[in-house]
Amino acid sequence: MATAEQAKKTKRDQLVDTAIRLFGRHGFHATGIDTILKEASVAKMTLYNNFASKDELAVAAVEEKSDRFLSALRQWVETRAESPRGRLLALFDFYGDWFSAGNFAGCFFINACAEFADAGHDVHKAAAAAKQDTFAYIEKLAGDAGAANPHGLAEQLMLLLEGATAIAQVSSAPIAARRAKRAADTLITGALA
Amino acid sequence: MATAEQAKKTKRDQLVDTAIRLFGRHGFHATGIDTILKEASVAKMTLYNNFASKDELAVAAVEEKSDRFLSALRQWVETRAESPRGRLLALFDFYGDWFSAGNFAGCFFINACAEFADAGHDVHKAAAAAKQDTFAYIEKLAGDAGAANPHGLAEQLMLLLEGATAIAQVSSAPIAARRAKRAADTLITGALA
DNA sequence: TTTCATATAGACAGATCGGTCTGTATTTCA
DNA sequence: TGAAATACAGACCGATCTGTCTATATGAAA
Repeated sequence: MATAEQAKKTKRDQLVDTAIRLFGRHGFHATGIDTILKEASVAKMTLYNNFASKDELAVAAVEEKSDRFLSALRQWVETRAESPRGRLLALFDFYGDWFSAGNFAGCFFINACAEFADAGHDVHKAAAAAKQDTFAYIEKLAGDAGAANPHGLAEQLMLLLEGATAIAQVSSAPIAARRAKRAADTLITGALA
Repeated sequence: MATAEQAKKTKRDQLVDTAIRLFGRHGFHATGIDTILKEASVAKMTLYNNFASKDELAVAAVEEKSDRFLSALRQWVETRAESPRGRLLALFDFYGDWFSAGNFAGCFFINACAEFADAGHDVHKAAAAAKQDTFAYIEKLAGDAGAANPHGLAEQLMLLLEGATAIAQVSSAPIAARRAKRAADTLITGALA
């Protein structure tokens, strides 16, 4: 057991953990297999015993990241806000917190689709599925809040959240989350009227 | 002169044209120098006589793309709408048209920032400058429309435009532009009240 | 203790990368 | 026409890429 944080984790887990971190920080094509192996303290053959290729590791990283992101989002929202409307607004606080983290480098899933532009590529599809999961959660919150059209409200809030993420990434402006939250407040009011 | 479309274009222009196309479609790291040279019908030494490195070509591509994008956006908006409010809404039609083009692969500038995550990198900075130019134009339109706070309204509209771009890219959903336009209508009404 | 799956380090292959260099051909313009 | 700048094709360099292979070591279960 090399380090405490690797306790109880399989080699596969170590690879996916490291892949999420490095792919997220530097991109997919810019991150070589050897770098991942070194940082994960895993031998090359162990990687290829668990995954058929680098791309397959990338798919696993996207899927795992999706689970973690949604899980963190739910936990944040459901522990910080009680009212349905408050929970919709809490989404934006979660994003603001994320943007302000030192290692923020844009949305993992958007970036994945940028590097794997072909919509038929497995990585792209996994990223699209991740977005769909987030959308479904927001739609549920919108329904809880009593929106006449939960789907439509969720779409509008997604637009703001995605836009804030892009602006925060390009312009190093975490404040985008607050601006989005204000716009969301207006839209939510309209949708619940 | 090899082809008609290359008429009057310098070798440098041909390189930048091709770089915009290939970087935009496949990404920066996934596009090799040799591919660009082949498609541009330019020799390797000619590239390195015009640019110090591949990164410098990428910067030039981002800058040129920025000029073209903003120019196309202005032309669209100013020929399709007369009223200031109509022009703000026409922004979303331009984006919708762009999303529906066969070669849409997300925002060139967002993608550039994804691959060059370091905010201090020249490519990242050029992409951020491009976004700033677009923002300034929207802010001007917002002012023309009589918004009490043109900066604030422009920020809200940018959030929607960026969000629509991200959603269109990930989910292959050009319809996102229409959803964004509806949300924009609500926000514009609020901002002009 | 023997066995068997798993993990190790690292050499290796074949391809591709960005970038340099040479020598020749073409274009431009005085 | 002649000189200077520009562009050419493509060999070449060292580095890096993904992926394969070998041979050894470890650890758990029988």
